[in-house]
Amino acid sequence: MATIKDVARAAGVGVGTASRALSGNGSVSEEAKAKIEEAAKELGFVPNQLARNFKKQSTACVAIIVPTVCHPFFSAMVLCCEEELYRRGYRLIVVNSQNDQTKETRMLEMIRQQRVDGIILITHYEHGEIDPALPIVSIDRHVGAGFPYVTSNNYEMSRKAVEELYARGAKNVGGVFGATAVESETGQRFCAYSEVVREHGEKERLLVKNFRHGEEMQVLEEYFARYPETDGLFTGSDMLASAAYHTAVRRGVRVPDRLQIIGFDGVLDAWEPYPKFATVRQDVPAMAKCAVELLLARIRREEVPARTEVPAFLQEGDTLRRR
Amino acid sequence: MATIKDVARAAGVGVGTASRALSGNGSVSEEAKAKIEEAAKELGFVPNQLARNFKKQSTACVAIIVPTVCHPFFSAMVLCCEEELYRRGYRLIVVNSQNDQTKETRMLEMIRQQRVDGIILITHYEHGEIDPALPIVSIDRHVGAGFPYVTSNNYEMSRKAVEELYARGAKNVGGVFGATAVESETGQRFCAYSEVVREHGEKERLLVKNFRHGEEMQVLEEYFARYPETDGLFTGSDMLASAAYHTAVRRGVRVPDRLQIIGFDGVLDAWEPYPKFATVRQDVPAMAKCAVELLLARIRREEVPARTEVPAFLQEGDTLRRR
DNA sequence: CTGTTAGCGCCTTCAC
DNA sequence: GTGAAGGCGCTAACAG
Repeated sequence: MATIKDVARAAGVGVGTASRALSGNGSVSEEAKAKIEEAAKELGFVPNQLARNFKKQSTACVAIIVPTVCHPFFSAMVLCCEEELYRRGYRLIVVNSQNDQTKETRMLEMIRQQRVDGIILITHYEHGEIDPALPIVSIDRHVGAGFPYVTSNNYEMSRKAVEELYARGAKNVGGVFGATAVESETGQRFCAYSEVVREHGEKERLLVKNFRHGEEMQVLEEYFARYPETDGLFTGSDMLASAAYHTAVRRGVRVPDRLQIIGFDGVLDAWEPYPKFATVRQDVPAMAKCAVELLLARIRREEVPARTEVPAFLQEGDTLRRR
Repeated sequence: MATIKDVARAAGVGVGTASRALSGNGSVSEEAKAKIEEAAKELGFVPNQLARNFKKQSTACVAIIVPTVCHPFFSAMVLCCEEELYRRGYRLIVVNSQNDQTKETRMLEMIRQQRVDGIILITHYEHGEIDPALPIVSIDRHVGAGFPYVTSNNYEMSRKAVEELYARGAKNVGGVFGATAVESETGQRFCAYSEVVREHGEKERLLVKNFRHGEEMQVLEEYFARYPETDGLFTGSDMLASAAYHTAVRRGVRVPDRLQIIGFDGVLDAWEPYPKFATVRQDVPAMAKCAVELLLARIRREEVPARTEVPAFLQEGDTLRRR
């Protein structure tokens, strides 16, 4: 494997000149540059990135920690983050933490070991004190004071979703949501639900449960066992909405005639969009872009806003009746 | 940031001893070891992984290239590969190639730049000559001579699936499959379909189409427009099976009464398993384990078998009639 | 078992 | 604009 020394020797110049020519830092005469590039091509020279990383003390790698990449929302986020990072010369390391809680903590070590330049964190777990100087941004979660995060206008859109159910004639409106151990903006979703129900003077039908991805059907069986009269349901995710739909079908409840559903996330389109779910659609590409930009700014040690809100919007679908 | 020199000085030993004690290579007296560990803790010493990578010329990172991580099969594969690699001290870099064909080629460069130690390739694209010495393994695809790959017993199980449809009373059996530009073991699926149909002396109803993930519904609309009489359908993926189910429902065709479906992959369980699809279930965790082991063996420059087959099995579900 | 030393490949001064 | 030299932090080879 040819090194820059070999190139320099072959081109009859010093290593410094070769380095400047090849990396583009500093100026080199056209003549020398041509000779060097010629020699480099000749020798099949490929700059050793490991040496560069070492020298620069940077890997141009960022890690994203998700509960599991096998999930519509998380996989969409991973896809978008990867594309945003790739565009900026960074690579993305994926870490699935759902099956191994110790992993998250061990991955935080990765920053200190310089194996990644920063971390995008989408976690369920509680962490002890994390050094707020570390380049970490999170999505929807409050990891701790000093860590910037990106989120949607959860509260506002959740209110709108519940109001929409009432406006379309639902009387017995319920809500099903996931709970997280860590303080999360997603909690706004059921807060908004409760408030709107109270404002309407109606009975609250609420299930907030800490479940693992994949257990959505059980959660909805539990919900419907408790509140079978539900004719309007707002769920904290599309997976829950889908589970609600299938549970309803199984129970012989017609959607949307006898049950209307609005989900959250709006990421199922890429999968099998049937039925087309009404949902609060988050702008995953925009959220990913924000998260990446914030993180790279943090890596450059710039100040960034603590909270960035990306607007979501209500997307109609076949699980709502005509107005 | 403390270096190993600082630790050595603080512990009153030489750097070599400190290095051996901290990395565990070579033997050190208990006494010295204790002092060194003490000093390291005291100084908050964290070994600089970048320096290690540089020295060892290895990153302990592997890349996986998939069309998109937003897909049940690929995300399952990414999850399993990540877990297998993590267990062995490796990290996984994810690259989505569907939206940028040049990416794959540029990622192959990553190996030469030493930014990753090896690559797991699940591609649709054709590549020129790739140096067969590079540590690359692929899944289902023939990247080129000399590259080992992992696959299921596609042919055998596809035959079984089609036979099953006939055995359960289907008369007009069709098949819908994705096509890839590159030679792929998945092609066995429709070869098997054709053969079994021919052996039964029946008419072939076959659609093999090169589509992007997300376009499954259109593909099935096209299929049913052409072969509306179908009462048994074997599809090359669960996404296609799901699209078939929904297309049938939309057309008022009852499943499984008037149409039976068997899919392929068996990865929807983690998503929303409704209806429970009959499918040829691939053993994704085992395939991932094989791929990782093969790749790490290649990285160690060991000889590995060119082809590794992991058995799949037929999983019954609600899209088949009782026997 | 231990301390010293010589690089790994690149970049960045620093004189020229 | 250029070449020589030093050093990033660590490991491995060597001599003690």
